[in-house]
Amino acid sequence: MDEINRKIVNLLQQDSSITNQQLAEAIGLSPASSLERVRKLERSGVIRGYTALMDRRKLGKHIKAYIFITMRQHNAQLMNRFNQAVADLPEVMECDRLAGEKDYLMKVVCDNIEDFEAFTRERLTTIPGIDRTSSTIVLSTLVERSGVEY
Amino acid sequence: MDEINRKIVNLLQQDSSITNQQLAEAIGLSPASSLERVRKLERSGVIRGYTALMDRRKLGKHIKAYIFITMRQHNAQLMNRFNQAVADLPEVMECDRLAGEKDYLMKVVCDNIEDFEAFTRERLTTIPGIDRTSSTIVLSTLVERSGVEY
DNA sequence: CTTGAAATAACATAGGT
DNA sequence: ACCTATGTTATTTCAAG
Repeated sequence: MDEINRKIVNLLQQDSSITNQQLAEAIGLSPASSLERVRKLERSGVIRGYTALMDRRKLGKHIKAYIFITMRQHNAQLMNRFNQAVADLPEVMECDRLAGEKDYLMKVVCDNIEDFEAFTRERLTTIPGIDRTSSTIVLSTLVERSGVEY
Repeated sequence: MDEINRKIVNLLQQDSSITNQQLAEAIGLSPASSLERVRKLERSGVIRGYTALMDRRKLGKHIKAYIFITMRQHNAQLMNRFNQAVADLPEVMECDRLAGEKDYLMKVVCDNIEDFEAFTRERLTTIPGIDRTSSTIVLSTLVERSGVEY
């Protein structure tokens, strides 16, 4: 991972639709070498994939919220079941296990507040092992970056 | 936004590196029509852009954390300054204004715990108007989705 | 890593249903 | 809106240095 790969990573995070020729010019290498480096980054798993970023509001997803989750117990079986159940909820964009009092934090996106309420009541809090949840609605987003600076 | 556009949105979120021919086949249209729909989604802002997803650990970013922020006062000037300051912090991946007791929640990524400590002490809590912050380190990630289901 | 060449494939556009 | 057809451009692979 030298300076040229850093540039590749940053440029492809900014805009992965650039042509290999543009990328090659930007990093100061030939198109052949540029492509070889990109392929190597893909094969090594540094680049996990390519995605199109959508405007969630234009897709009708007007509610973004964070939900803290505390488990009743912390045994492996309940945690595994929870893990599985959360992976099957399409509203969950992100779910992290935390170091601290609360066990998990998840970021959720829904069409509207009614759907959000139905989601938490019918599909989230029905997962076995959950003690309590605490939801916070997002009012506005100041920063939303697609990639890390490298 | 018909059923075909839904498919396009979902497919491009899954993998934006597919060729237009593959996309056309998957949605059941000719390559020309497929491309025209994609361009229209781009122009209308439904598709905000294209990005490469990176493995943050392989880029040396080992710490992910959430930080709650409470402001001393809630006047417009302080909020604007905060907004500007946060946008200039590359460690901040996401920052949302919340409805509730805490004012903001930000997701941060750093190389290691020392950098995280330095970040909070030297560059975050020095922003004017912040009353207090509360950090939670992420232990592991259960779900991390790049796009919404549509 | 570079250049250059050749094969393949994608893109953009035009004209027609 | 969609399709087919066409010229242009980009990508990919390979060889040689």
